[in-house]
Amino acid sequence: MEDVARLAGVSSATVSRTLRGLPNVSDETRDRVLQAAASLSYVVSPIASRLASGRTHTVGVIVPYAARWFFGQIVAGAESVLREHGLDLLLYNIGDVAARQRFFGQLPLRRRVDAVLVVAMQFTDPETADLRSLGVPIVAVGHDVPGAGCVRIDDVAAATSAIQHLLGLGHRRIGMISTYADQAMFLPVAHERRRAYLDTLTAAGLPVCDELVMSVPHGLDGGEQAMRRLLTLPDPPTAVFAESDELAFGALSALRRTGRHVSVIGFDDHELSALLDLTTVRQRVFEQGVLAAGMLRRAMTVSDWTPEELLMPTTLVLRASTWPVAVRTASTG
Amino acid sequence: MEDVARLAGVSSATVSRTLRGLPNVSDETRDRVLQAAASLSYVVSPIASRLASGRTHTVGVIVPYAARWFFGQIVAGAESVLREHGLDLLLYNIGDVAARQRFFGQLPLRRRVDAVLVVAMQFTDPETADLRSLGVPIVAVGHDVPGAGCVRIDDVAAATSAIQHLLGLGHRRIGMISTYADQAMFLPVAHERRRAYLDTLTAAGLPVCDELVMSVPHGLDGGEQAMRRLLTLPDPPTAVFAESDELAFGALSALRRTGRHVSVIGFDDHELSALLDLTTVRQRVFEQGVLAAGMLRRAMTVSDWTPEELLMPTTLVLRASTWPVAVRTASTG
DNA sequence: TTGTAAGCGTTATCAA
DNA sequence: TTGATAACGCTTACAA
Repeated sequence: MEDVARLAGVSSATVSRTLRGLPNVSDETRDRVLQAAASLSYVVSPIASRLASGRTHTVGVIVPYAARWFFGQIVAGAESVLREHGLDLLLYNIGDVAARQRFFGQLPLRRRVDAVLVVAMQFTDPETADLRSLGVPIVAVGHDVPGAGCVRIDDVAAATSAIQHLLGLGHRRIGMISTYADQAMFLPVAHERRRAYLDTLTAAGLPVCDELVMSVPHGLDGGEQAMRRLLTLPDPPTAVFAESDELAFGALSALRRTGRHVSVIGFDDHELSALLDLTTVRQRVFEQGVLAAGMLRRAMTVSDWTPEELLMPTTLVLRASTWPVAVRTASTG
Repeated sequence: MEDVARLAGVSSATVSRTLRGLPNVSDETRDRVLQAAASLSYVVSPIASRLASGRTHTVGVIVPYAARWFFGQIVAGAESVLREHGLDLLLYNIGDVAARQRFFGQLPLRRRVDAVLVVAMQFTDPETADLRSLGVPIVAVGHDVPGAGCVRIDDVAAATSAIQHLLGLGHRRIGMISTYADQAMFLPVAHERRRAYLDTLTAAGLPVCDELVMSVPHGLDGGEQAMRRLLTLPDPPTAVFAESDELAFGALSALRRTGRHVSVIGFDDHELSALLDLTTVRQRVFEQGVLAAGMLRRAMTVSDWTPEELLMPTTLVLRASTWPVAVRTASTG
């Protein structure tokens, strides 16, 4: 920067002002500086600039399972807008217990980010306090975090619509495939969707049968396992609600391999759901990442930002994996 | 840091030495410092430390399509090992032309990373020169970049084995679904696999028919489109090799919806391929991310590092989407 | 083993 | 509009 200043015949302060586009620089000086910088192919050191200004221009993004479709979409969506505004995105993948403990043990985000994005994770009170102690705005995707902004869908309403779809088709014995609620890594979304399942059945005057609710690890294998177990029941369900499309895929797989027929509805509208003809509840995931990043930007620039709440719509997408209860019952019974 | 030094009754230099685990600190002093730091819940400012030391402790990762399964796996794999060693990962998603131009126009990586990871992208000579000008080690995943380290599979051999599998089943009219070779964003992998397809057919004494090679955008829709077009040919193929499993999924979808029967083999062994019974060539993607990150670490620590080359094995995974040519020909013809 | 002090490359305050 | 100059919070010779 000294060199540029010398070449342009100004002080380094003026170079700094010019390069940051501050208003109080004369046009003539500006040109000279820009030319000098270009001819030396000079770029400011982001690190020095961060140290001096105290702003990191970085957002920390915390996800439980970076390799899963849902989180990939969120991160890609957020990255696109952050990058556009010259902000860095620092990814923390803390799904397994060890990583999570390390994360909260040393809190590597300290003095390192201007804002935090939390994706579909529920924290204990001490963990939340740790996060708060960073002193930067927080935005959550997929669920509420006290004191944080939030971009999400109405999980209860969405899951309810799924169950009501099944009820509308005449199903009375409805199972659910849910993820295992490891207490150290409790995904809030799982809780909400299961609650909607239970409440909606109860509201419809149906009994809640514990044996119809499967708790399995997330993913295809989990879904397959769950459906296989459901099929061994003396009185198996005629329809099943899966917490996510990936679980539903596994369920479909089990059905195909056993030749049985059970209606299945998923949740997300994964890119492969159309291919598998899976009825599901669609949410726009990439877009939630985009919106969350926008909110973060506001939080970082507006001085008196207060947490915003954005509710995204969901849609029931009807495909061939669900049908009226009578149909298959008649043909297979 | 001053505060910690005062509290521990030492100089800030000693605090620095202690906190970085340098050897030349007496045990007693070390304890005092650590205790002081803990009681003040002090952590070093990574930014200041980077400025002073000149090392960024950051790796830039450049991918074309962050939201795709393959790249998600690579990034997750790399993240896991980088994080473990306290290195930051800065993601650059430059798949669309605008993002790519912006990236090479301003080269935001300058003065910002200690190493670069490039995933399955081919660059023009000027672009390669830009990357080199960063003056940091480069590692590529999925293909060679001159002067860079490399973790990849043997695409030609793997694709050849796929074609040979089809030939072994008696297929003589074999199509290929390949991605559109946009010259601004040429994926090297596409080229290699197409070449293997052509060479293997030729070596088997078969004619190469241009109408059997489809170039489509990547993804389900592309695959579906391609297969539909192949099916409209006067003499359609009896088997098809898809450049990736996602393209193959689309092809399977087209077949299912049209009720036609064509053997399909994919490439990658995507997590959903088993579900769809897709015969494919398996490669371990997450692991390649892990290995590449390890190579990067070596490149950053060893002073006289020279580019390494790691070749990962692939496996032909036989499932139900491919069958001897006679079977369906007889039943449908 | 420990302390002193000079950087690292910016930004920001204050005068001019 | 511009220029000195003091932070920013560390690391690292060099000296002790």
